[in-house]
Amino acid sequence: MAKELPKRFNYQETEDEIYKRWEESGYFNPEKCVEDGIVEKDAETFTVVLPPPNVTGVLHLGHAYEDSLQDAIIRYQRMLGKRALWIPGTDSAAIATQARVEKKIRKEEGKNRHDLGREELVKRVSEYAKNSENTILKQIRKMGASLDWSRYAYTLDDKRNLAVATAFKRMYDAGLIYRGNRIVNWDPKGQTTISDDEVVHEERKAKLYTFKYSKDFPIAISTTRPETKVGDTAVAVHPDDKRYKKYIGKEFDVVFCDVPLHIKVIADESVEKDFGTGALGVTPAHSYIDWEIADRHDLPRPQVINEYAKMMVEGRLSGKKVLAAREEIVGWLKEENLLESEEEVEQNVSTSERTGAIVEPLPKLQWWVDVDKKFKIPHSEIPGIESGSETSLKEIMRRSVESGAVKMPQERFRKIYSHWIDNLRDWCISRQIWFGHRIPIWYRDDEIYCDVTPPEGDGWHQEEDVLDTWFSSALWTFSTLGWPEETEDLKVFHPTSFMSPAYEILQLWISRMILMSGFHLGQVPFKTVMIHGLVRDEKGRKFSKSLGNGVDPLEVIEQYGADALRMGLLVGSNVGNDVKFSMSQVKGYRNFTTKIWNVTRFLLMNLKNYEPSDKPLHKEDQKIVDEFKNVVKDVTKNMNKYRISNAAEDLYHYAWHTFADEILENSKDIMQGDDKERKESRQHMLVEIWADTLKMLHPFMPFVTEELYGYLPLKSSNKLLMVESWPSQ
RNA sequence: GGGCGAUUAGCUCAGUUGGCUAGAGCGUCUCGUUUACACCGAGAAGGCCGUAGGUUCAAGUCCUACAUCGCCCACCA
Repeated sequence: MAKELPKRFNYQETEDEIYKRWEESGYFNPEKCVEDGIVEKDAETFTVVLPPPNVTGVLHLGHAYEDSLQDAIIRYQRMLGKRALWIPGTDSAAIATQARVEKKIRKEEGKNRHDLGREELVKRVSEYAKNSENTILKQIRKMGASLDWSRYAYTLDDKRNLAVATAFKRMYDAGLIYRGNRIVNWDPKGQTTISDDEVVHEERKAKLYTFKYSKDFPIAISTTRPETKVGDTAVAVHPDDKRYKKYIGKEFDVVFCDVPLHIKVIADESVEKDFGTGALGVTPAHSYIDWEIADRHDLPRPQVINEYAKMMVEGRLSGKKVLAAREEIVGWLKEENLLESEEEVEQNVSTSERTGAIVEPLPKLQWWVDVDKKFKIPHSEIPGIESGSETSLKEIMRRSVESGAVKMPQERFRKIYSHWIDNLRDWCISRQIWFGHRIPIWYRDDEIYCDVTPPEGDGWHQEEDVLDTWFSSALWTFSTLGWPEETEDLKVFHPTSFMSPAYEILQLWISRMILMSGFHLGQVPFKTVMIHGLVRDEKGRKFSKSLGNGVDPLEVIEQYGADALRMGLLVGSNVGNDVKFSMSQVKGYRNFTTKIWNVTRFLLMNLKNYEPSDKPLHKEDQKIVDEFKNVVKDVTKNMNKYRISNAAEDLYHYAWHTFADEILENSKDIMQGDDKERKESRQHMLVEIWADTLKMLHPFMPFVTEELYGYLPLKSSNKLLMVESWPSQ
């Protein structure tokens, strides 16, 4: 018996209530689905982990897009009858979160982190994180995301802490984590090391100065950073360079701007004869390349710039900031008549992604992950890497993708990935902040101890540094499933099925998940990676505060409903390309929401005396069903290939312009006619097709379809649409 | 410096292994208040598929150059 539908879908009032219904059903958890007989006990699994948003974050369109995309896929897979699991979680985002709280404390209390001390600061940051955690979680629910909240994980909760410490220890024991004094990217503003991937290059104009250290030094060198030259210990030339051959091996004592230097002339293949004077002043402590040259020639490596980007030398440069020192030196060079030329050049300056500060290369004692070191892998499911064979982390990263164990259907991202692997260097994992996973290393005199728990006995002190936030993120596919315990979840749901990150974090995150999963489990972390693009505004610009073009997804939901927002984000561009977001599109899909609402309303009005039956259809109706099966086929095919946009568009077109505009219109006569049998067949056909259409629309527009589905007079069940079966082809 | 992508209707984009008389949504225009829907319906206009070559029976689709825009990687000091 058909119920009367309200005139319009009131999404503001209904969406939250529908979400609650889903959540209370327990069907976001595949185990509950099995328990209730909705899914077979040994059905195939389909697992996705949510890229964890920062706890302190607020939902933005990027999240909204990611949530829509993954939810569409997970809902589809659930309807296919798989044990579909989507795991929610949040990330502590060490540097970002601490920086935010420090700023707040500075502003409100005028204190810095040292005034508070480690314990107090960590407490305050944790509290702050805890408070804002709920905001983002509520907002994710607003999108309709069908996440299994019973498995919620946070990078700093107990289980994840254990996972991180265990991962560190096992890699340390395997010799893949080491402590080493090397050049790092130092952020003088954030007072911490940052990884290569957190450095952004900015093109700026700079001056290239060419000069000699002193009057009696025979060779001129060029540099854009004269202030580092007080740290020079050598001048390198190409071994074949005729101009300088006679000086190779000679050593000179000079006084450069009050600083005595001992310079050795060396020959090194890495020097370009044609650049500048063909001679390179070697500053081992403040240049990555020079550090490597120093390795080859066993040069001393005096540090002349400190953590605050100030000079560490005596004399007129003493205590000066880098830029001031540069001016001072240039002035001195001019006075002494040593400056041969000054040239404007375009130069890439390394800056910190987080703080914007100019990165200072400094030698520091840091913790590293060795990506090249060979180790014996006890168990491996990665094609091309045998259990018990010798391999390296880099090899794991390469083989996982090249073998197709991790599928990256988008060729261009595969290229970017392998190119990146080729150039990969050791990964610096220590950070000089306080909020995060503290490195599980303890020191006592000359002893070093590594374990998940502190050592027995007195006199030990723990390493001060915390781990790069990506270290814990890299464990995410299996730490969320209970690793290092050998849980049932881990056996059943890992490797995960699908991951859809933004292309921005391909290197930062995807490759490192592959690394960690490969090392600790001998598995790939996921079987398919679909990289997605960025959400941009109508003009193709990034959303940013300074442009004032921000769009708050929650306001869009308030105005047009979550279903319309999801469609607006998913339709119109293929996964992998940037999404241009436009309100008029969202508005269009809100109209579509109303359309399918009214289609259902009209149907119900014409089903007054309808009873579901098994009678064969009139042949004209059967023909319409057959045509519909083609749509099912197309949509299913597109879904399977992750062509979400095409699938949604096909459905949009069918529902509106075929079903509503043609089929329904043409049914009016039959409905009002006297041929009872004809009418029954028509009603039957309409209900069946419309039910299936709602099913297929459900992954895209879960709220309105769920609501409408409950009104349809169907023969079989009245369970939630969310767990109905995908239409058969 | 190296690599990658984009370029199709006014706008945003589809076009899957070459078969296209090139599509959709939005926008525009004309007509229509038929009891599902004006958050609607019927219809229309609008494209040398960036440029130039090439391969092919056939090219928006493959190849080669070029142009414009965009992205990524890279410490030529």
